[in-house]
Amino acid sequence: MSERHPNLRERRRSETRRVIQTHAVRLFTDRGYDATTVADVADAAGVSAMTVYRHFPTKEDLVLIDQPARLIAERVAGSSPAQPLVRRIGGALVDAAAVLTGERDGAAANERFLLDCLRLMIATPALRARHLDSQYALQQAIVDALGNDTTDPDAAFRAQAAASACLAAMHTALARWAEDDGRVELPALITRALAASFGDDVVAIDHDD
Amino acid sequence: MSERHPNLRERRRSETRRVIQTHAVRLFTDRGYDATTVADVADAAGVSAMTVYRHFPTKEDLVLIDQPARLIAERVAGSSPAQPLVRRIGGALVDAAAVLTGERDGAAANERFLLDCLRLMIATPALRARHLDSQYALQQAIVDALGNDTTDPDAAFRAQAAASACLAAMHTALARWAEDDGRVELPALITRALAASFGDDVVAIDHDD
DNA sequence: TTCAAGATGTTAGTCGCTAACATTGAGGTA
DNA sequence: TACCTCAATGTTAGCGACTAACATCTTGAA
Repeated sequence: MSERHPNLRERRRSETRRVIQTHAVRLFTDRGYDATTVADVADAAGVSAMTVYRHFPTKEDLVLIDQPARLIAERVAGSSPAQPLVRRIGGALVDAAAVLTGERDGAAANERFLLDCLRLMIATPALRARHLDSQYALQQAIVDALGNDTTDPDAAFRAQAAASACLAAMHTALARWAEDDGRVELPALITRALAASFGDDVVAIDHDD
Repeated sequence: MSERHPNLRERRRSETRRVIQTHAVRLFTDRGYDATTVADVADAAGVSAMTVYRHFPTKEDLVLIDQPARLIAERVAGSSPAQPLVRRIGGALVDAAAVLTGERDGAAANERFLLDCLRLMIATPALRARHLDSQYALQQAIVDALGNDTTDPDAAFRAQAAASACLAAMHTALARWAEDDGRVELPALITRALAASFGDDVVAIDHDD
């Protein structure tokens, strides 16, 4: 009951959520993350501190962006098992980045906000740690999507190693993207990071799988 | 003044530190990290909570092990710049692991304690996040040790990407090592993780540089 | 109009962590 | 031996993140 109809009450809820998050990122950027209390954010957003926690489980979640795990996992699962692991995973990461930074509704404003969040995540130890751990969760999703023989522990180990290395390279690209203020195309940066780690041949362009 | 002479007063200090950490890891393992308060640890160690914080800046530091950054950085700096980046870094990681897990004073007991810490770090989100972030600091040390041309931003980017990917692979090896309770040699696991990520040829054995 | 449920506010409390001050005991010195 | 200094520890008070419980108000539907 009350599942469809994304209008009415739920619109307000997502609106207050957006307001809280916007004020939070602004305050964190201006005053610093640690120097800003959740009460400060709540005041700025015109709500109580409790409401902030009802929308975001922790202060860190005010900045962390949801990793598009499903988007990436689908592309990994759809890649040819004949290719090397890092190529399957790397290709999925590049494709997903292209989708996310490409056409969109409020593309420009959305990207600015995303860049602000990224900069905070990279500059603030607590946020950087949480972000790296969320990539760890994404790693599990990728390993599952590879669809390996579950009876072969060595294959699982190799999948974990390849996935973690690919995600680490992508994180380097994300950091560079934020540094450059989004001026360089994210998919190209990811491709370069993958090439620097795994060799140019692994990320050669072929879009027909 | 009072720098040499590692005896007397300083011996007690390092002893209480050891007692606190031992009880902490035991309690965390038995009851769970989140379910154990710092006051619990202090009581078990027979000290006040304040004393715990005087020896360990945060609750997380009771479990986190110091990354041997200098050991690794030295080996990276000493590697031949003619080799590929991942080979230089990967070799340093394998060598450092061999040194650390090899001969030692109280080798057996020390390794057991290290394995307990590793298991906690991998199973507990907060600790895992902090550990991943400390690897991020290690990454910077490795990039510096590579001694790149600082005027070439592209070389720096490639160094970051390669270092992060290598460390991610090593983390996979560490996780597996803890799972296997240290039964498999850590250097061999790291080598396998590197091979799975970067190809077998990159980690071929040649110990004379 | 009325009612059930969801969103918000309020209060009190736990826990990680810090600052300030008091106390103790070890180490060197007269 | 007596004394002095200072490091190590304990104590207290307090901040901020976060939770639980209860009260209130509004919304959406019958």
